[in-house]
Amino acid sequence: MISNKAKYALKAMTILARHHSKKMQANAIAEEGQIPYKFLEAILAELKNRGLVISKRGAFGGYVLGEEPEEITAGDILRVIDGPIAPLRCASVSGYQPCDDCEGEEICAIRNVMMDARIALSNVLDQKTLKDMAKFERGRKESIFDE
Amino acid sequence: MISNKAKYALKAMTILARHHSKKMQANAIAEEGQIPYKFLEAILAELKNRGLVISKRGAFGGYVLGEEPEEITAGDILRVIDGPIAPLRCASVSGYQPCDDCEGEEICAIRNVMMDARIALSNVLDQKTLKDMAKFERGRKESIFDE
DNA sequence: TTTAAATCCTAGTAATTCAATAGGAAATTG
DNA sequence: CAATTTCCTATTGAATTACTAGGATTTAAA
Ligand code: FES
Ligand code: FES
Repeated sequence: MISNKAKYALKAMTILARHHSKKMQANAIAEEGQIPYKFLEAILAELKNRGLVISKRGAFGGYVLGEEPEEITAGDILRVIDGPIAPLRCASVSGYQPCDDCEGEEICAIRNVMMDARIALSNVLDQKTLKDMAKFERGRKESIFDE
Repeated sequence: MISNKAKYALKAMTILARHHSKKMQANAIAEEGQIPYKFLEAILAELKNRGLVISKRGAFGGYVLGEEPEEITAGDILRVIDGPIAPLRCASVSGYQPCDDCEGEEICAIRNVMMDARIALSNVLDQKTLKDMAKFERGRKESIFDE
């Protein structure tokens, strides 16, 4: 289970991807994504610190993607907000940490399963780019503005 | 990320699977798996309620697997302890719940990604049985008792 | 029939994480 | 300067996590 925060982050990023060229304000993102404004601000701050978005302050400021939509994956975003995607730290690449209750992790059956799980999971999450996700939701864009 | 509790549950179940025929006491499981005794008791209670283990009370009591090791999967155990394995409830089969902040989930890009993630994940977790896991750790059994 | 050894049951607790909110400082544009 | 918008600090309430305590209940052996 990912956190609400991570879900909002994914949502915000796909919204930014849909509005690709244009800079958007937190305000507008919050409304379009049904995300609590202040919470979104905190999320955008984290994404900014990791370079996934670029911000401009002051009047007529806003946010733009930090990289091309085809270069940012769901995995990138999830790792920034929720940390490692592996089900266990001992099976993680980005957040590896040994299990102190398992001696001999090379031979640990649980770790073995979780390594497979991590691989399967990251094969999906590191393949799906914002471009893919923005495309998926196209055709819905109108219905948002219709009502 | 799965909880420590879930990890302990997986550990306890693989230990039971290794000792297949024989009944084991919580005591012995706790020691072999380096699991806090009282915590393990609570875990075994949950597993028992779902039929994954069978218990016998009183002196010389203990626990046995509730089904054959090839019939119990890592996914079964994880669902009992940590709930649904899908990254989002809206992408879950066992624990489905709609997202109230996304209208039109058929067309939601985030849900789409998480459905793929859930499928990839459950393909691994629902395939790995306790038999597989016990086999993986065989050959290590001796080294535990050697030192 | 007592007693020792187990599981079972109810509760509680300390620490952490989650999901936000509040309030104002700093920057930018017109 | 004034309005707008991001940025920063900090706090809060609720939930979850990771356990622990203590005793009731059951069973089998002495
Ligand atoms: S080494 Fe991490 S679960 Fe065993
Ligand atoms: S429907 Fe669940 S994330 Fe959009």
